[in-house]
Amino acid sequence: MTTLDQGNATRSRILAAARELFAERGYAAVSLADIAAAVGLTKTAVAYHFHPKDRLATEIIAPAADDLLALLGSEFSGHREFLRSFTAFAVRHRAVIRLLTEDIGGADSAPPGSPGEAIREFGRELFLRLAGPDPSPGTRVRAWAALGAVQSGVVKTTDVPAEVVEETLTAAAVAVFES
Amino acid sequence: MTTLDQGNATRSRILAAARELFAERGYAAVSLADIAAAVGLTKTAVAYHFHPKDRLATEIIAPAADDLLALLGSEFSGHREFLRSFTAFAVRHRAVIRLLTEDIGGADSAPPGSPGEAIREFGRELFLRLAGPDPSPGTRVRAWAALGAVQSGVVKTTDVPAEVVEETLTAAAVAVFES
DNA sequence: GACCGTCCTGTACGGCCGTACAAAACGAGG
DNA sequence: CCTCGTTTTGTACGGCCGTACAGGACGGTC
Repeated sequence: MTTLDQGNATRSRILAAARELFAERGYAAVSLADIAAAVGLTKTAVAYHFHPKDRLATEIIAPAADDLLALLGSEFSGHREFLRSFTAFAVRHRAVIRLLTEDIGGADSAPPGSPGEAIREFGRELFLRLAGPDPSPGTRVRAWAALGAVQSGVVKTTDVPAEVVEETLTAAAVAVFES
Repeated sequence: MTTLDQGNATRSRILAAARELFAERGYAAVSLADIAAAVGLTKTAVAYHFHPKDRLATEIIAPAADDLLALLGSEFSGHREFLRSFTAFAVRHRAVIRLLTEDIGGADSAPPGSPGEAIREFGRELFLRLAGPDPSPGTRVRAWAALGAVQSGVVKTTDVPAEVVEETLTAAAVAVFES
């Protein structure tokens, strides 16, 4: 194993540990020292690989973010198809869905260029896509409820097989929005 | 206005500002200085009234927590009645529901005696109450989805009249759990 | 064996947090 | 008037955060 491979290996270990910790506690609640302790390094070593800390979130989120952008860029024949795709997306990236939907964008002021800046509006865009323009109050409530149902269902059941979660949540989300 | 009344008045103003800021950004993301700035005081003045910071969360949450404990202590003839009561509770306390359901209990380690310590298990207890003992994977997913739907629907629509939210979300939650 | 880039450590710094404490306003009551 | 408790301020401290920087260990290259 070359030194370069070793570097990539620890990089992966750090990413895996960070992904897990972020999913548990949220982005801001996890320090570099926490991640370092989880992989048996010092926080300086973690900072060496991911500098600044934002880079960790960026790399962890990147695949899911691309997927979400593709989702938002697609056309759907109706809310059922949209919810089906969104649920599939949420299940596919359930390890990081929490970061995408609230954690990072949660704070009020994210520095420009940070991942939070790009992510901030994801939830809002999903809502607009689902609720449509000028939604009625009832539709607004149902849209947020549907999105929340998927997110909560996905985050809290990481030990349930993905197919079960996806199928169940798709039905649930549709049921909410059509209730 | 006596000095004591004045003290209580500023106390209330601090509580109101804190409630608002916590609902927006979450508990950990709001500092005493933020709250102080919102009410035109220094952080030391805020600390004088609420010492330690936990006391702020405790006082803000207390009414909702009592209500929730009553809910958890009640008997219900079925999941519909339970969800109806839970939704009513969530709407009634929608200004602080975010703190109750995730924010404070979200971190992994809360010091013993802190509000987080008491609140930590609220979400889990609600889940157990809804899903029942030994739930199937599908029931687990649906239970979490229903709770998430109510929470999300309540938090994101604070400008919608409470009756509309309550009625809509009750139907939505039931639809999720029966989907 | 000398050189070099990669990987990691140790130390240190500035910033923000919650908190402690002394002192200054300030109105109330003797 | 003068004291007293309440409220607010100013200042300072320790702790944890992310970060910067210098140096050491290690393997690959010539």
